Amino acid sequence: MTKKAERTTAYIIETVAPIFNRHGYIGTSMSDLTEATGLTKGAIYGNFENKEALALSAFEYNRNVLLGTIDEKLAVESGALDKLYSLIQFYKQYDVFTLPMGGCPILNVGVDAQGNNKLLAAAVKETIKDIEGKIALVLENGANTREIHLPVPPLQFAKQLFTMIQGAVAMSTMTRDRKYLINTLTYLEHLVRQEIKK
Amino acid sequence: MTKKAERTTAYIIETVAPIFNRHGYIGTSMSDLTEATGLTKGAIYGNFENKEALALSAFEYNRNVLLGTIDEKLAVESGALDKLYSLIQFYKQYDVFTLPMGGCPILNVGVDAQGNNKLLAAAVKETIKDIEGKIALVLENGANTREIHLPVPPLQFAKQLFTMIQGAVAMSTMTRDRKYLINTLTYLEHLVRQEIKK
DNA sequence: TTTTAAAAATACCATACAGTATCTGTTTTT
DNA sequence: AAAAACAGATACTGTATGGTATTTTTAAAA
Repeated sequence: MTKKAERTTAYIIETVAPIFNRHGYIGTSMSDLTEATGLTKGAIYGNFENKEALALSAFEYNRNVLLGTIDEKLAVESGALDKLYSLIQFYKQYDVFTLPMGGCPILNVGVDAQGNNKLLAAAVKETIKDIEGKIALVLENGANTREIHLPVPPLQFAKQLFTMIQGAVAMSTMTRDRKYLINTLTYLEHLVRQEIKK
Repeated sequence: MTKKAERTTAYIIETVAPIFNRHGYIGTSMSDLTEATGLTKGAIYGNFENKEALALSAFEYNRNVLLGTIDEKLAVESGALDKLYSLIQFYKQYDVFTLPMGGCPILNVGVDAQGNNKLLAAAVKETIKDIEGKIALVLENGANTREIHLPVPPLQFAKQLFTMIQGAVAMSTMTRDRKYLINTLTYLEHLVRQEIKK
């Protein structure tokens, strides 16, 4: 059985992650966290060095959930095009996916941390690179097997695609209107088909 | 000549706007503002009811600068296509345009306020509607004069376009890499030409 | 079951926070 | 130039902040 402290650490991270994601680093107070966890500051500070370390762990937790799911979507059998469609399909419902984590961790932390926390900002930057890399890999494999044809290098295409996806995420977040997700990703479906097909 | 108080009010807003935009509503403290303005709290609270009212005025100031510039770009002579190109050209340099105001006010305030301030969040939502409306109007006029041909209703096309633009803004903000702006808007240029041309 | 080690609660620290009542200095108006 | 009105500075309020030293409780090892 796992040690008590390990379970507490995990419990704190899981409980705290959506709060940090919703209200930002400065917008989240330690008393918000003691209230949500039912633990005292002593318990939290026994498991994390300080607020910043906790916020970083919280972001990493959300990021891992996201990256894991993206891996899943890109791991579907069959070719590169189907993998992309699978990803696009996932992002059409991205709002319901991110609801329990308090919104898109990339957008929320990426924008919030920009002006307030270098560490978190760097972690987001890294995560973006990761996702772009995952998409680029699919594209590269598809190009190598001659399944698809790319008008630009794989990484550049991946960046363009992810930029548009993230635009839909941003707009639907700010307006609280999921139509931005649905319309944009439906359009991306047809765009990908058109741009990429041999 | 304008009254002293009016000039002070304007001075406070101008000075404070980029700070709120950079650090967010909660991330900005009143002492940040007294320090930046060289004024005391007495002076600031004499001109604004409270922190929230000041933050709202600050956002409205940035928003007006942005909307004014967009109007300018869309007011160029000649047809709808040229107006769109003018707007796209503007967004290619959006990072230097927004530098003095501390980043994109729509993205920054839109994301920050989502979890922290209903008033600001609503103001951003309204601003997005405004911009989409301005773009849609250009498209509609271009369609009426048969200069361009739209595959979808004007407002929908405007929303799609602005979503992609805002995606580039978000990505370049989070990664601090202006290539996202340049590449995406260059791509949008060719996309608009292709999708819209008769 | 007792001992020991670790986890969590308590009570506290100094500082920073938004906001305000009051006083002083400066503009306007007469 | 004097009076009235107003803008701004000062000094303060109570509360909330992140963080910590110490005690109490709980879980693991003997």
